[in-house]
Amino acid sequence: MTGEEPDALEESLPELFWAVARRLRHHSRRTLEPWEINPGHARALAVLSRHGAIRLRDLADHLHIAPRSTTEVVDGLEDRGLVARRPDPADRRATLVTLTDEGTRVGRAIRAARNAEAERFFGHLSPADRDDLTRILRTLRD
Amino acid sequence: MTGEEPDALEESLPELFWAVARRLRHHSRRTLEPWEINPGHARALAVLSRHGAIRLRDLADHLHIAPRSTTEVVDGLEDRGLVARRPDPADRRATLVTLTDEGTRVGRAIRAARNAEAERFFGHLSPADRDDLTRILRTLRD
DNA sequence: CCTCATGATGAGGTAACCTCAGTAAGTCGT
DNA sequence: ACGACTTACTGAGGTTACCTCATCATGAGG
Repeated sequence: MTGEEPDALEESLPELFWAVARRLRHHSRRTLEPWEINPGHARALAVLSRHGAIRLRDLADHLHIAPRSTTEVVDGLEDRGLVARRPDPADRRATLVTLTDEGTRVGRAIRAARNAEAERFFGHLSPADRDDLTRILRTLRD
Repeated sequence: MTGEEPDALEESLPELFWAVARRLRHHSRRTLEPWEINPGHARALAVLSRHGAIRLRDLADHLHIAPRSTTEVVDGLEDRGLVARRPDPADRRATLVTLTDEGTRVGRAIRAARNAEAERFFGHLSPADRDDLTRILRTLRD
């Protein structure tokens, strides 16, 4: 009827977890809007910011996607002028992907926006809750 | 080189959160394997278990997907004999989707498996941590 | 009863993945 | 120093899970 019920009684931990994930993904998407960049491209940009020049193959491993799919992600970023390909001097089969100046700039801006977003999202928590959450999530991850 | 580094220093809350989400999704997928059912179908089945007969349109609202996409989800479940369509006696435009006996059975089995999975996943936490996590996630959701 | 809104679905599209095959290049054993 | 195997990237083409738009039947209000 209303189409607006909050799906009330979903209180199990997985359901709660996914509800939060949903909200967080929403925020993320909104944060990336100014750059008209999608989450996949943003992830690749983040890896490149951290690692600098990297082989396409290794980028694929970091992104947990197939090398063939990474080719496409890099194509997209190259079209936007955010990364460049150059041959790996150590292995002529391989391609090194590097950030352009523009890519570095955008990567930095996105990182800053993401930090601000995280602050907005998790900022409502008390410092103690944040610590607890961090500790608990770390337990669950390992 | 190794292709097996654990992406070490990603410790911000969003990154931690997504790392856990990733693991949880993996578990979920594995849990559903015995029924050869995908997450989308499982979600629909869960809504049907909770609500009983429901209009396709309302099912779409619960799943947060377009009505047209819901048609396809229902098609899939109908092919597997888990749901049936029948006309809504109150509105001849509408279709009511209901669980078949088999659908009810599978829905129950999946719910049980999901609970066991949640127990395995969150069971490592102390009761206090579980309570904290629940409380914190509830805060973040709202 | 005419107009407008709504429910389901056909037709067709898109994004983000995938596999498989092919080509070029590196590695290793003899 | 060469044949056999492996690896890095990419073209071709497929899949999944969504989407919009148009259509048709039905419902609801002036």
